[in-house]
Amino acid sequence: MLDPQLLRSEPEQVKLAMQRHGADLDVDALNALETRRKAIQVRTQTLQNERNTRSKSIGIAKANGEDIQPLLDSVAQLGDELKALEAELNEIQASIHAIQCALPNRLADDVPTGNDEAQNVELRQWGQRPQFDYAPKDHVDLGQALSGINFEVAAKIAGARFVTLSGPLARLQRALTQFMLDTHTEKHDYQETYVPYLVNKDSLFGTGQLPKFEDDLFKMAGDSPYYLIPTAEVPVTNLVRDEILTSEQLPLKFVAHTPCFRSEAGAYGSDMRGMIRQHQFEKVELVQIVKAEESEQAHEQLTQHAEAILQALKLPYRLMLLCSGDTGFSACKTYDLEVWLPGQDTYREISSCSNFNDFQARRLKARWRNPDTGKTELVHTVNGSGLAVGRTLIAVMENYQQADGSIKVPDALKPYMGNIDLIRT
RNA sequence: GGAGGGAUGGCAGAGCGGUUGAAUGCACUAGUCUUGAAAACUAGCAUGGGUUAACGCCCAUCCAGGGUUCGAAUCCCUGUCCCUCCA
Repeated sequence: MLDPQLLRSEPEQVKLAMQRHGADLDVDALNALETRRKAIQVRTQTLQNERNTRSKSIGIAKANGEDIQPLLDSVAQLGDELKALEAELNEIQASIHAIQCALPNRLADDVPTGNDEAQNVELRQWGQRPQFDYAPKDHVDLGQALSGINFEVAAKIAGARFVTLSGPLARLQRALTQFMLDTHTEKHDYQETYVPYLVNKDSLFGTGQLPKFEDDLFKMAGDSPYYLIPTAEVPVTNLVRDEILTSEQLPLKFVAHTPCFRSEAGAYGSDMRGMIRQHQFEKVELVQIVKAEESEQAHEQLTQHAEAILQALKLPYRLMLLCSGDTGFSACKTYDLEVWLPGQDTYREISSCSNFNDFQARRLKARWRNPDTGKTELVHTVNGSGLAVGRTLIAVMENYQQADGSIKVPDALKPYMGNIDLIRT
């Protein structure tokens, strides 16, 4: 959510910022609502004040044993007008709130303008792409030959966009998860965190998935609406919802491994082959809660923490700065890490690292107290995948494949794989 | 499955219809004292919003949402969460 003060004082400027992020702001409609809000709020509060004052004097009169009937009569008709005004004020504020909630974050100045991923900017490449003297296989062919990946049985059990893993490939996914968690906790100073995989509406509102993106989520049936988390970002960032942190607590750095569940509505037909786009996948997520002036640096640092995993696994990748049209709703700036997939002969996203500045914090009411001023300030939130485990599994399989269909185990993973060198039939 | 108890400021914990945004203690901040520190003493210390050039004034908030009342932390209803006892 944007700063309401800014929305009031500089609506035209906000409108321009919104256009850059693919949204429109009806300034006239907002101003009209604001004018009404102001008038009604002032009137309502005046009446409330009157009621409070008179009620107080009734109390005093009663305590003194005076006749309170004349006083009671004088307040009689106040209630009805007040009730009507309060109802109207609620309605207007709800309308304004709805507009505010639908507006995306303002983009950072250095985010390039563009429509879609084609305009994303490559900042750097890392690593040597493996050379093959045969046409490299993709993870589907490799995995099926090793009897370790099965989409058919997953479709029987659940449906499309699910997978089962078995044997050494299932272990490889676990090894990757452990390796990532160990690296981030031991080398990058993140606190390992376990969180619920089902969350309530408030949490999803806080991080920005609701109300706008409900279609992307799996919702539970029943009276209390639980949703499956689309990313650990939701439960982990919500650890600080409604909290006032101390200066010493910051920065908070959390790492969590969770499954992620996405409906992939609107993705019909794309990436139907393989494990690229699944309803359920594993992810290790990094979240930092920082002071405002530290978020840019934290964003760079967190991205490097994600890169460190790719580098340790010797997986070639490139770093992309997302353009305005491809940057998510809540983010002010996003880096994508794209890993090289020989089987697809292309780079694919394996991590998305975003700075949200105070956008999520305002929704979350996540603040810290500045001891210099005694005042509360909104925190900034930064997060990123470190990494998407399922896609890392794919990348390892395709980059480490051998001509005979076996897969070499990256050195960094050997301790987690019982020190075997090779996955073979 | 059954029967109770509870949710109050950063924390603990009073209040159970009326000058209560809320006693008290702890924590925190400043001052006095001290060579310095500690202790002791004194003072300050919730959040969000409206309005104002500013000082300030006002409104809302005692789990959430409804209701009763001139007036609700306090009474009633619904929900959520926690705890204890029995099975």
